[in-house]
Amino acid sequence: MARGFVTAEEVAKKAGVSRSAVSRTFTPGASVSKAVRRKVLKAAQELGYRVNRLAQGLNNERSNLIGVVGANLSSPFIAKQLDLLSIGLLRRGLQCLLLNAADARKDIAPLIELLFEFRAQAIVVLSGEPPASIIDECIANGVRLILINQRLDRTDTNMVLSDDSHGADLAAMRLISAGCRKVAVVSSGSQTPAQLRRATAFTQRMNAEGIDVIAWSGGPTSYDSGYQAGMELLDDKAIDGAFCVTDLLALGFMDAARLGMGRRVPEDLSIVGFDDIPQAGWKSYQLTTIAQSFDALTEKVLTALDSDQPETRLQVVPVSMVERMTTR
Amino acid sequence: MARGFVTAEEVAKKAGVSRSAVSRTFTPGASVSKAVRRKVLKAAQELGYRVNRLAQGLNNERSNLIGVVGANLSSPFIAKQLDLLSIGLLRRGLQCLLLNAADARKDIAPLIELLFEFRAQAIVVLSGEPPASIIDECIANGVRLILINQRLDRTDTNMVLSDDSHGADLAAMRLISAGCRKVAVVSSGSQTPAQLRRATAFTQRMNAEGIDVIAWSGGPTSYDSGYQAGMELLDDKAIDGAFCVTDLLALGFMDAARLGMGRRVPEDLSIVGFDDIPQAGWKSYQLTTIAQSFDALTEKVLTALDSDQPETRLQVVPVSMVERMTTR
DNA sequence: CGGAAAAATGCACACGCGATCATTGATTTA
DNA sequence: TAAATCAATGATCGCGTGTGCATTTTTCCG
Repeated sequence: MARGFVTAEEVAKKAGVSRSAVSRTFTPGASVSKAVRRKVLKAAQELGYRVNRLAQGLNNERSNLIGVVGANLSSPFIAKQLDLLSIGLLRRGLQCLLLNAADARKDIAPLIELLFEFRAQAIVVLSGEPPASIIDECIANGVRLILINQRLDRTDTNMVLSDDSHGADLAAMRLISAGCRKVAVVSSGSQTPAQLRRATAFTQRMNAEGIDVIAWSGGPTSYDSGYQAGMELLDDKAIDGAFCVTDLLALGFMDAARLGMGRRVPEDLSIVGFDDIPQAGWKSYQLTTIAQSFDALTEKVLTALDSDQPETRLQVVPVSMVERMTTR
Repeated sequence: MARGFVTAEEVAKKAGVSRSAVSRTFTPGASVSKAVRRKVLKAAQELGYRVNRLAQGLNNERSNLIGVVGANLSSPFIAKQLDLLSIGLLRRGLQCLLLNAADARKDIAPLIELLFEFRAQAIVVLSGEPPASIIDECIANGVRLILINQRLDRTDTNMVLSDDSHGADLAAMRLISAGCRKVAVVSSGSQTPAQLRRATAFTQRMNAEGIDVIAWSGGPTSYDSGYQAGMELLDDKAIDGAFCVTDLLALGFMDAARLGMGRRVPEDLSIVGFDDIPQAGWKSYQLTTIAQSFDALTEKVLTALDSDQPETRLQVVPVSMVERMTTR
């Protein structure tokens, strides 16, 4: 048993045929006789032969590799997205090359360069905005680029995003119908475009209704940041409603309200989140929130990967309100 | 601007040198004059040249690809592991080929076959037990295999696992010191080896102390399963302590106890979990639990990848008790 | 049975790169 | 100055595979 992998050459020798026959045996639609095919398969089986997909992709110009770039992989929202995406890719016979952008929070350019070197067919960006130069390079090299929850002012990139402004609108309406008079909007310090859209849309709507909005932002997008926001906002100000642009923030905020500051939810304070992560439905929270459809998002991403000539560059996935127990 | 990627040949032509010079420019330690290097880099820059790492790995016999196989990627525990692992791999210049085993829950063999085809240097299995035949094939082909939280009776595989039995011991001791007389052990229906070890070690210890243990198991490893366990166990039986082999189960169980069945925690009922996922520390839960060190686990995995001749095949990472508010 | 069409098969090339080898030119040493 | 050492360079080969092309074998039909 030689070190390393078995090559088609060795299989051919063992089966007593040419190397071409081996190649054809493993190429669907190629012309091989039953007899040869059987011999080849037998030899391959015994030797433990496996096609080298690197060499295959070399002249195919199809690596079957899809680059996935994202940070915060352990946050429920991103994790769920990655979970669904990786399943979908596998089903389509595509491989998922995962790059964690944790180290390069703001500058994901070098990561995408790396994906170029691996000749990724397409690149999906879960978070972090790629510089314009990178986008240009993707187009020049024929690499499809798909951005999730990122709205750029370009027509040459695929973007799949939830309807943030409508979601924020729904949240605003709900807080108004709950009778809130003094509300806060909470976002993280890392102002991602999605968070910004939600916050501004919410504020605009509230202002249009003649209600002032106190904005708070700080820290990473985490439970702790939400908790901190709650402790600070509820300390002196008489807030009776809050829209947290992320469920993770909302849950922290809620705990600060109930356990830290002794407020009753929803009697004293109504809270609305965004995302509908699994934890939002847990019995201790029962958070009213704006649900993104993870399945729909993933579906759009996958179809954008599939279609050779995507008609629609910008795909907006509708959101819906999930009414639970944190709004009066 | 031609379709597809730029090759070293084109760069050489543009720079007016041989292709060898281009190759050498991008090969550390090769012998190139400053002048040529400058010319090549300039041409490469203008053309947007990038080394093709597929072709590179073809004669290198080093693909730099590490296969990662796992299911339940959106569960907090696995997600955290994947997060740390992908960061560590990237830092070492290794690529992470992610395969979601959700579809092939029990049979991950075809996934590993796929990784063979991509000539993965090593394979990390986050969950799911690979068949013995696959392990043999890994060894035959020189592919390192690393199993996390999986103890197999083989000396030719790398295994990194938390000290489950000691953790279960700690849990048992704590429940005893809390004065529990009638305890339950809760695990999921998908009896993973790690869960089994925890449950049996716990039961043994309790029995040794003369305390009976009611075992419950069912459903996937999720919050909902824990909730269901709580509702069923607390309905008629007078349980005053519970060890849930996973934090996710523990949190569901806790909500069932407090909100579903009106028990006070820890006054009426003490609960201990396992893993120390982020949610366990949230203010609404404050779960006492056995902490696995994610960092230590990942560190061991990465060193197992690095070392060319790993001395230790079986690495056990110590666990520790995190005392919060759910034990009297 | 004979000829034509179809299927099967082997050869050789291409994919993009690293590495080896021989050659050339520059630099140092005796 | 001549000889010797060394850095730099280009041509060539090999990595493992798919595929076009020419050739051989089989099948089909009259």
